[in-house]
Amino acid sequence: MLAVSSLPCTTDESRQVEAQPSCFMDDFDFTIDGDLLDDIDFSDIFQKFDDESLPDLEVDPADILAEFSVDREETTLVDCYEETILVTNEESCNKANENNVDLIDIVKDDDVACHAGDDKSSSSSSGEAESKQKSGGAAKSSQGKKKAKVDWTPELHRRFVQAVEQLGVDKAVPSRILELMGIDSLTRHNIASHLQKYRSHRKHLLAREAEATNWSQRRQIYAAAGCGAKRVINTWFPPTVVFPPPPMQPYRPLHVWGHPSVDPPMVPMWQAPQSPTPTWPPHPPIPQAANPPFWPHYPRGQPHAVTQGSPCVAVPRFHAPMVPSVMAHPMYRPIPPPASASKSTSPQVPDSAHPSKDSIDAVIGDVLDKPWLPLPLGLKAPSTESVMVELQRQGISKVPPSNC
DNA sequence: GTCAAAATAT
DNA sequence: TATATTTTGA
Repeated sequence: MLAVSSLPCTTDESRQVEAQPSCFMDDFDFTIDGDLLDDIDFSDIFQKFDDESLPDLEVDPADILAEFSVDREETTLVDCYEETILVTNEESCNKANENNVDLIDIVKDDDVACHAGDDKSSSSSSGEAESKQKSGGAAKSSQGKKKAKVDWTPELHRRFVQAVEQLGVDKAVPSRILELMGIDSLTRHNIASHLQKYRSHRKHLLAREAEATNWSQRRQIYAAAGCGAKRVINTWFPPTVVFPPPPMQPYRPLHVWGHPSVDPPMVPMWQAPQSPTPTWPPHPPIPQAANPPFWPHYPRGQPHAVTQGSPCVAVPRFHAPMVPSVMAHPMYRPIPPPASASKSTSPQVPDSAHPSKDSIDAVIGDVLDKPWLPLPLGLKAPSTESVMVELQRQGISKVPPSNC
């Protein structure tokens, strides 16, 4: 059962129409049993942004390169530590440099970093790493320590993606990727591992894209239905019958493998993503907004108008399963017989009482105005045509309520 | 080559 | 402690 908060009943005439429908809460049955709750597609809750606000999901190599082009030419062995090279010993450091791999971070357990000129030495070079592994030492060094960990820097990952794309995602195999990347210090296992993760993320991403596309299509259906509608903003009060909002968590743009730049600050989901597109890897801890707004239409820090105490209660949104209830609502009255048929006996009903396309569009327009609400129910909204047909079939007219 | 558990890092 | 990333071994 969903909680329903009360709604202030304004006396402002200009808002009377807005508030009136909300005074008929009792006419609606909001009982929601477990089954219905089970039907709720909560994933929709997190897709309350439209496609315009979705981040660009494509990897743009130019962006990636731009991000790492700065000062790269100036990078030398000497400053390899400060830039991206963190190797376990001088030899590795040199090896990396020979391979033009000022991209790879190889960090040993003890986090001993290589500085050019350091006297630190080690028993193995990164180039020998793989052969050592094959020779039974497996992942461990002669001292029994684990193999140096490869830190997949953005540039390294860029090369990886480049190789994968060159081969084709489906045909890319570790050995071939390794060849194309041309980085001796990486092992086939390193590549395989990264490839595994890459594919996993990619799969996840594609699934989310599909969801986003699905949502976008549903929005378009809405838009098509409400096309040409004369928008009557706030014809109805925003509902207070809402699902518990997700944790106050700002929208985090999709993490997309292949994007090297850092994560942008958290942005509210109704804002366009910042440029450049959010990316991976690597990503620093995500700063949590102190008190990010969730409902865009209600300014943060101010009481949510529709949740304040009042004798009136809010009406839910107008969506498909609501149609029967809406039809039963007293605000709808049967359309009287045509004047020609009942001219002499029936009381005249003003034309405005008849269902007009505008009135119905206004309802749908309202849906469009607050797209984040109806779909979490996992319900489908009626098309303008279907509403029209249904209203006309039932001979129902929309009439403003008489009181509040 | 792929997958999943383990180990490790954040 | 939880989650993400990487290593490891089947």
